[in-house]
This record gives sequence, C-alpha cells and structure tokens, in this order.
Amino acid sequence: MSSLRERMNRLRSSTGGTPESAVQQPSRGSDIETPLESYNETNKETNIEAYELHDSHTDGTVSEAEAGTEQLPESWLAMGVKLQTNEVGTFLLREVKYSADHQHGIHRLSELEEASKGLSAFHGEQIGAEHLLILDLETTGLGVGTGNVPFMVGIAYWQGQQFIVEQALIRHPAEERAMLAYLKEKLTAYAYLVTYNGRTFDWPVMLNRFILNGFGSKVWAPLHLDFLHPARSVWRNTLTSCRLSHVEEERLGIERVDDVPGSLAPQLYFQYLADQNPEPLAGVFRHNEIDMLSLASLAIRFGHLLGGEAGCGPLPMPEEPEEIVRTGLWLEKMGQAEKAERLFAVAEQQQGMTLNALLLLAARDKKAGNWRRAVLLWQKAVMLPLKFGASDDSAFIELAMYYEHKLKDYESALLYADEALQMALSHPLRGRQTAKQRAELAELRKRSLRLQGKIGRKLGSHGT
DNA sequence: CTACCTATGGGCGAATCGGC
DNA sequence: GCCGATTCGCCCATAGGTAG
Repeated sequence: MSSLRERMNRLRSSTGGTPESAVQQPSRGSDIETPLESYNETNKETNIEAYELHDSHTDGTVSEAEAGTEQLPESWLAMGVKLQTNEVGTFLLREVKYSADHQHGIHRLSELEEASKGLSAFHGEQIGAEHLLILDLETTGLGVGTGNVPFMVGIAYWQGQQFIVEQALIRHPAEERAMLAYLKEKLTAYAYLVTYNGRTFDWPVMLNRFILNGFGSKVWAPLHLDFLHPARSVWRNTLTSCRLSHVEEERLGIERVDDVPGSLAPQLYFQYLADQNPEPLAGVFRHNEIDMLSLASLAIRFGHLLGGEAGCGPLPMPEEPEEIVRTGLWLEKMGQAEKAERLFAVAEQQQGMTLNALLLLAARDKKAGNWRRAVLLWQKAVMLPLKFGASDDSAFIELAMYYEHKLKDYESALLYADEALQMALSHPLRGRQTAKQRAELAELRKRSLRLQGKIGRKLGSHGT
C-alpha cells in the first residue's frame, strides 16, 4: 500500500486540477505499509488544513465546530447526513429506516423475523431477529493491519418492525474515536454479528481500531454469522464468483443501478479528503447501504433454508441440479439431515441431472456405505452424453472398482476400465500432459492389464 | 509477510483380498 | 498362511477466494 501522501498526490494529479502536477507519479514500487504514526499524522495534518479551508469558504465561521453549534454544509444534508456529537467528539451519521414490507430483491425485510429462527443451526441457540447486528465497512484498503482505517462503518438492525440502517462516517482520522465510542455502545446491545467475510476482514479491522484507540480488545464478543462460507458451500461451481455483489445479482434478485464498486471506495474517500467535496461519497453510502440490505437477504435466505423448506413459501427451489445437491450437502453438514434428504430426492428426480451433481451424490453414498445407490448414480453418470472439453472418467473408474472388488465381475470391470482409458486417450491431446495426467494414464493401463490377467486366469483354470 | 475457511492432494498405515 | 496389490481413512500441507 502506498502512503497517503503519495495517494493524494496521485489523486490531485489525476483530477487535473493543478497544472504543476502534470507529471504522473509512478504507482509501482511503493507498496509498503506506512507506519501508523506517520500515516495518521499525515492524514490529520492535510485534512484538518483542508477542512478549515473549506469551512471558511462556506460561511466564514471557523470556530463553530469548537463551539458545538457547527452546521453541516448543504452538500452533506442533501444525502441525509447529520452531525453526531458525544463526549469524545464529533462525526457524521446517516440513518435510513425501512419499513417491514420493503422488498429487496426476491425477499421482503419482514421475512427476517421468521427466518432468523432457522439461524440457530449455526450456534445452537435460539436467535431472534432483534439480536442481529449487520456490519459492513468501507475502509482505506484491504489490509487488516493498523494502516487500514474504516472511514465508513455501516450497521443495520431489526427494531420494532423496522429495518434500521446507520452509517457512520469520519471526515478525518481525528473523528474516529468519537465514532468508535458511539459504535461501542450500539454493538454491545447485540448478541450476533452478521457479515460477509467479516470473520477475516470487517471484524478484525474493527477490533484493531478499538484497540488502537484505547477501547481495549474486549469491547464486544458476539457470536459471528459470516455468510461467505455458506454461500461458497452452496454456490461454488454454479456461480462464477461468490462475491456478495454476484451472489446478490444471481440468486437474490437484486439489481444495483449505478453502483460504485467497493474497490473504488478508498479512492473516492481520498478524493474527498483532498478536495472536501462530499458529493462522490453519496455513491459510497448507497453501496454500503445495499451491502447491508443484501446481507439481511442472505440471512433470510439461509435462515429459511435451515428452518423452513426449500421450494415452499418465500424460498425458491434452486434450479441447477448441482446447486440443489450442494445445498443438501450443506444442510447435512449443518445438522439438518431430513431437509437434506428431501433435496437429494428432488435432485434425483430432475431431468437435466449433471455429471458433477451425480458424482457428488454418489460420493456421499459411497462414504456412507450405501453402495446400491452409489452404483445407480455412477451408472447414470456414465450414460450422460459427454460434454465438449473437460472429461471426467471418475464414474467409469468407480464402477470398474465396484465390479472388480465387490462383485468380482472382471469382465464388466474391464469394460468400464477400458472406457475410462479410451476417454483419457482421446482427450488430453491438446497441450502437453502434466505429470499427474501421465500418472493417471499409467494407472488406467495397469488397471486394464490387471483385469485382463484376472480374466485370463479365470478362463484358464476353468478350461483345464 | 493479510487471514481465514474450505477444498484438495499427497503420504502413510490399516484393512481387505486374491494369488501362490 | 504369507505376500503384494488395492482401497480407504486420516492427517497434514497447500491452494484458492474474498473482504476495500
């Protein structure tokens, strides 16, 4: 990460406002964390200077902030931002309330009440919607080290049939302590933290900021509901990516119009720090707000899945067979075996069953010792018309193993083994084969030869 | 020099079975 | 009854993806 000063220089030069910065700063070779002290000091220095400049430009009363009668410029008020002051200091707060019947994609926020009961499968305790605290940060970078500052902290919660979104924003690092003091009081009222990859990102960053600002490391110890991994369990292979924005679009029916990508948030904030124009931050507020609404939708989705029934009520049955199977496997892992079985049954009745879905189901049956069903699934798999491109001969190999070792039917085993061999021989001609591919080919030949030998000996002993 | 979780692959011993 | 081959289960190391 480059230092703030470098970034701001770059920003200034790229916005083209200052003629003396026509020469672009090279951005390579400066990816080193700036130590905290210099980072913060640089930040404070530059920013306070710029802020006062701006203040005196608007109404000429520089001392209003200190007197506590500070008025926010119209540009802030236009996006619903208000000044928030406590004993520690001042920061900005934007609050948006949604009514229970607000529709966000395919889900309605009111579903949270019912769905949150299902979320107890995560930690084994009964969960009420009013105990969930949704958190999403916009920060100056991706690191979780001390150099990364959450300049916007979005929280959302369910309260009295309303979904309330609060977004705290700091105009410069000096406002962070006041924001954290406010958040500390808010957070500790909740038992559950809801995030997307917040286990690795949002929460460690918050924790670091609390520690660094002298609030200690024990401000809050919630039970964590991080939906990244459940999302991956269910949607890997059926979605090209499991980023929240993609899951949202493909599975939650949410369409973002003119969304500011999260990756742009740091730049927009630096730009604001440099020129004190808050307008571009409107997009960041909006982005952060939708992230939290989507997190609520995800909570609804997984809550319904764990507590209710897929295909009934508000929760649609997945369309892709592999998604149905993976959903079942995840439910099984979460201790919902009966619900899983129902999904597996649905999957098996599907017409367009895919190879992967069949193999997943078969592998599960094999592990459980359910050979009858596993064999049926492998047999379905080898009947599938093979798709162009990647081939998967594992069903043939599994069947070859089953016929050789369980049934001692070497002739049938040989047929499957040779089909696998044929498949391996006909496909990998594109490009050089890897060591692994060569090893697999050698293994297939060995299997075929071994089976031929067994057949030969059996016939020989029979004949004589 | 992110950190976390999950899936994947390799390695190794146990268990099984056929061949001799 | 022993030996070698094969498969399976378990453990550990590694890779990939996501957060702004």
